[in-house]
Amino acid sequence: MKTQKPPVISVRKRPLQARSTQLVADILEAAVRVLASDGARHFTTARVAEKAGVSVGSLYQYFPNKEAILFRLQADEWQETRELLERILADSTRPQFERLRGAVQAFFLTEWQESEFRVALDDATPLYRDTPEAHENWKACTRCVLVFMNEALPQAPVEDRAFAADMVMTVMSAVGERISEQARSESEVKAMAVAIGEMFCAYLEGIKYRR
Amino acid sequence: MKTQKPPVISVRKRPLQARSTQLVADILEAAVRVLASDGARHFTTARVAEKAGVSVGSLYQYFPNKEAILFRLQADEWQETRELLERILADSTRPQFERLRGAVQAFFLTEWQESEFRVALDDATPLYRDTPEAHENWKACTRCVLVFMNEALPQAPVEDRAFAADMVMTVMSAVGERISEQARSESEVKAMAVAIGEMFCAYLEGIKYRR
Amino acid sequence: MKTQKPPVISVRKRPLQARSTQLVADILEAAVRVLASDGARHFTTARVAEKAGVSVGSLYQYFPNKEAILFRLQADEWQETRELLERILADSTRPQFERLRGAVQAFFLTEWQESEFRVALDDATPLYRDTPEAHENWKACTRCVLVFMNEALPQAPVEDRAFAADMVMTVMSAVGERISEQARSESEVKAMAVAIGEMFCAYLEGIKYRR
Amino acid sequence: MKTQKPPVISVRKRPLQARSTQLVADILEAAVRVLASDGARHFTTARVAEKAGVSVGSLYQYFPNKEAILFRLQADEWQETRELLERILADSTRPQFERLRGAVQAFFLTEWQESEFRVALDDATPLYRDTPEAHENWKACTRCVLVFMNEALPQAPVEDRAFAADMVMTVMSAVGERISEQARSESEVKAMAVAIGEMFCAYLEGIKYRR
DNA sequence: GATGAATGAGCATTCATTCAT
DNA sequence: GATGAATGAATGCTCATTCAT
Repeated sequence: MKTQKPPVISVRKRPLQARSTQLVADILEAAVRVLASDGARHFTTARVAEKAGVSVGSLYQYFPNKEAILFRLQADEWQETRELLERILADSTRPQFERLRGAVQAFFLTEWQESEFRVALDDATPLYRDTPEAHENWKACTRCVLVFMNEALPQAPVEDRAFAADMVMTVMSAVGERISEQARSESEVKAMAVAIGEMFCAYLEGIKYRR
Repeated sequence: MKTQKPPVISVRKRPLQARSTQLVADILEAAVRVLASDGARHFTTARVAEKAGVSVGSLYQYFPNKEAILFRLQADEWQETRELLERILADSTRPQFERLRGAVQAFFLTEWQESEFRVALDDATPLYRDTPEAHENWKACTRCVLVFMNEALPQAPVEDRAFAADMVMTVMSAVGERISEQARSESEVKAMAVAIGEMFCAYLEGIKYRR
Repeated sequence: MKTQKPPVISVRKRPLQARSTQLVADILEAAVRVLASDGARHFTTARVAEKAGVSVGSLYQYFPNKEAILFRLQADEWQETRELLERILADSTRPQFERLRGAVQAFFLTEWQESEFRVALDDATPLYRDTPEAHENWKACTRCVLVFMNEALPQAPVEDRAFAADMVMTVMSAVGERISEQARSESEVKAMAVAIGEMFCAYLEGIKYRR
Repeated sequence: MKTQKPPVISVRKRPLQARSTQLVADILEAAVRVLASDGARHFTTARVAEKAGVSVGSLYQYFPNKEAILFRLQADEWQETRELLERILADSTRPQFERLRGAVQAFFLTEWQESEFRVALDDATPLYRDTPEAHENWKACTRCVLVFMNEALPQAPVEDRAFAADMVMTVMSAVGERISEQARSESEVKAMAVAIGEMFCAYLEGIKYRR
């Protein structure tokens, strides 16, 4: 909202793929901009509509309420996160643990790049927390990690793998969020990613042969 | 993402040490109650004043604005966290790594016990983030951990120790926050604490003799 | 003030006589349903159009504005009331006063049966009151009653007959409306009808031979 | 709202007796004016506040919501009606039936005098209908009439007296409301009152000795 | 110092109506 | 003719903060 460091973010070019209408795309785009520039506190439907060059009425034609916009934004984030995790964790051309380290790195980096927006979105969490869809999104990501665990720790008990997936997701997303809140330098973020990647690997190594 | 709810937040008996006046103490006490029971969204000066048995006017005599109350609450939390870390990490009667594991456990447990209040306080973050005092508090905690690192990793390069302290604080507080948001069961929280404690130790072991 | 609720409003099968187009009929039908189920407050052109399976645009092709729909509904009510009164009051096979009593009974009963819809329509009165057509409809009903008075009180002064007709219509419709608002039981409504019928007859008896 | 005839009403000097604060009085006063001049449709808290020379905030300090203002106005009306009925119906210096006739006359007259305001208030009924207090008010008035019935029809069965009281109140208030809706002349209103008074008396005469 | 009444900008949401396609 | 997307004024209500008493 103030201070905070803002390196890459800009207009968040995010694909906005085949959105049914340009209007929805415009609204989401505007929402991102409002969030990043005005902060969660001043994220109002009026501002979004105005920045989108749309009337409030139109906005409400596509989103049942303010929260829905935020949730959609968040859902898109999770979607991207899931894709990122999938892409990296399932890449069988790389050694398993390297993939995990890479995933953490990549995740932290995107968090850091979009920090302004991410922070604002996190600030808005109270507005959409605990929706069933939110749980779904979280679980989808966790499932991704679980698939990786199944491959990486084939001999570990199934509960251990589930726990590891949950723990990795929790730590990664919590720290990622924290990192976008603090105005850190890129190298700091990288170092943090490396450290956390190492910790994950050490942890997995430890349970690899547990039974 | 969720499992159970912690047992009630018990009005947070916190000592409220030698506050300059009883009035301030009452206000903070009331603020905690309002936050825990009504949530960040309904945290209004009027409610706090009423619950404290004070007039709004008086409230504004001691706090320049609403944010100030929240910040003070947050500062108290950091203060307690610092004390907790100090108490545990400096306890020379226990092996070093066990202390670290214990600190994580203890920290997560208090987060979990007070989750209602902590979540609400976190939700209010946008209202007081980035004050210089907040930075101060964070640094004080980190210093604590750094003292521990100096003792535990006497041979490691000074930057490694600093980084380790920062990383531990970041991960611990970020995950602690996340845990209170997710309404997990006590045993889940414990398991998470154990895992993270182990990861920290593994990490420190890894840099212990680095030069 | 209340007792029971009438049994459901049965979608008001009303003939919808030779309406110029089926479309208008559909709209009115839908309007009745919306009014009965959603109440005057939620009676919106959008809902009516949707329930009618028509676009808003089409709706506006046939009705200049929302009030027009309501007025048309109201006009239909008056039309039915007029028919009912005519049918009963002009039925020369029954004794005159019995006809009057019967008319009150029948009128109250239909009010009561359709109370959900009638109440909503009354609630919407502010939206269409005082149109000249409304006056016309009222007068048509009163004329009906006047015809009856002319037959029943042939010797009474013409002004007395006019006044009696006006009074009977006023009391009957006012009390009928009130009854549908109060959600009374069928037997209460019947008793009220009997009493009011008796009062009318007593009154007419009193002016029968006045000059 | 438009048309309608506006004879006496004006600013409704209504006592506004020992209202705890002038502010509440001002708001109610303004509410009456807004209602009479703008109609129920345009009765908004903003307008009332403005006309009262008060901020919306203050208005909401004294009334929890818009409906509460209307309800208060209505309650005052009922209160006055009750007083009027009590005053007249319990006046043992006059013959019983004359009292009843007088009550109807007086009631209709006040309705007629305040018709602009009464109509608007009735239009607002949907906003406060069916509150328990509203029932209370109705019952208080009915009790008044019942007391009269007990005195006037000591030999009639108790249920007959109860029914008579209910019927009289229903008819009187329903017709009174209708009368204020229609823009009638004073003499018409008077004639209507006379006729209805006569009908009531005839009815009571009829059940006086029933058993 | 203490009080709490007063302020009024700010916000989410609805809905009658229009008009380009 | 039919459609339904777009409009934007209007509304009820909240709440941080001030200031006269």
